[in-house]
Amino acid sequence: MTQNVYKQHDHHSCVDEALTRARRLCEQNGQRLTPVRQRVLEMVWANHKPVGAYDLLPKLAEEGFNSAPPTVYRALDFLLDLGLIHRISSLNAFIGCNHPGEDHPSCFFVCRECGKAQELDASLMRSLATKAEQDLGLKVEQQMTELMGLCPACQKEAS
Amino acid sequence: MTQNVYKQHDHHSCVDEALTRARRLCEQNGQRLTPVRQRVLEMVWANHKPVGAYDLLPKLAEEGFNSAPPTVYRALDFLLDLGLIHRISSLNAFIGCNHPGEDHPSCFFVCRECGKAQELDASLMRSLATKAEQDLGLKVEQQMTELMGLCPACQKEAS
DNA sequence: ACAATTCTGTTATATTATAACCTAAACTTT
DNA sequence: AAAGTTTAGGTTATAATATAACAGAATTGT
Ligand SMILES: [Zn+2]
Ligand SMILES: [Zn+2]
Ligand SMILES: [Zn+2]
Ligand SMILES: [Zn+2]
Repeated sequence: MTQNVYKQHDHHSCVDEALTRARRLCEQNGQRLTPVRQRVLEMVWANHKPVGAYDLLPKLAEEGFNSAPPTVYRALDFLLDLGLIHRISSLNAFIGCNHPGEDHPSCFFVCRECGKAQELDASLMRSLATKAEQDLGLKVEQQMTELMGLCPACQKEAS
Repeated sequence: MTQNVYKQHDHHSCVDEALTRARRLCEQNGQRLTPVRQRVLEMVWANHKPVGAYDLLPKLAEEGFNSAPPTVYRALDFLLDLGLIHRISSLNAFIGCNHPGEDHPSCFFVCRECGKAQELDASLMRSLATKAEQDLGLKVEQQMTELMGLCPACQKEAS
């Protein structure tokens, strides 16, 4: 389920499952997965690498969609609101969520060499938030964590 | 030492201590805390609110410094490299570090109402990194966490 | 069919960040 | 001190990311 993107895997089923979850989530929330939204989601899921908004524009253009920034930002905002994707702030980029529907912090490792991003278990993040709330009286509403470094394959290549 | 920015405190000494630490750190590293760098650091420390690069430009101009983006970005990059400030990616903004010199992840809570940011203890972040390294074979080189919500004072005002 | 809502098209612009090249200042070596 | 080397700052232009505003089309509910 929580798979390792740095290992070989049946990526076709990654995308399939992401789409299935997306359709279900839209249905549950009375939202519409319109063509441009679905296509953007598929593009985000292309290869486990966070993708920038402006990378998507020409791809959408190729397929005959309107190609102006608002189009892609609207689709991305829609997917973000529904929790289908996360935003990697340090890269100004977007990546598919592994378990949409379950409310959770954004928590990713990104390999600086190959660019692939792995969503991590967020339970320690929750502990951090709880601790901050208890120690300092804060009310935490959102949180995100981004780790950077080398994935196993890129460590080997570096040596 | 690790103080609470949401409580009343002698902020003048916050700034003083930040400058003292900065001078010492520069000395240790053979770097120069030039006028523009020092002034940018002071401005970042003005009020515990993350500040954008373009907020600094007019302030520098007022004081007769050159006022073009590269000037402020160079100063910010210098301060980042030396660990004197952190970058809050989700805000495209910069904030003073509470314990420069000690290598540590960037870990902040930001109040969405008053805008003040509190640096948090990063030990749980380190645990998260260690766990990712053990479980997935990753090599973590950098990490950052950003929490958003309401500080104690802004919670009261909301009710 | 009608009204209300949601989604998309389009143009323009705002915001954030960097490239490139040149000059000035500060340290190094002689 | 003079010359060479490195580091920092000035300047102009432009790249990259994101949003505002408004009009028109499609969808939904009645
Ligand atoms: Zn996959
Ligand atoms: Zn997720
Ligand atoms: Zn203070
Ligand atoms: Zn710090």
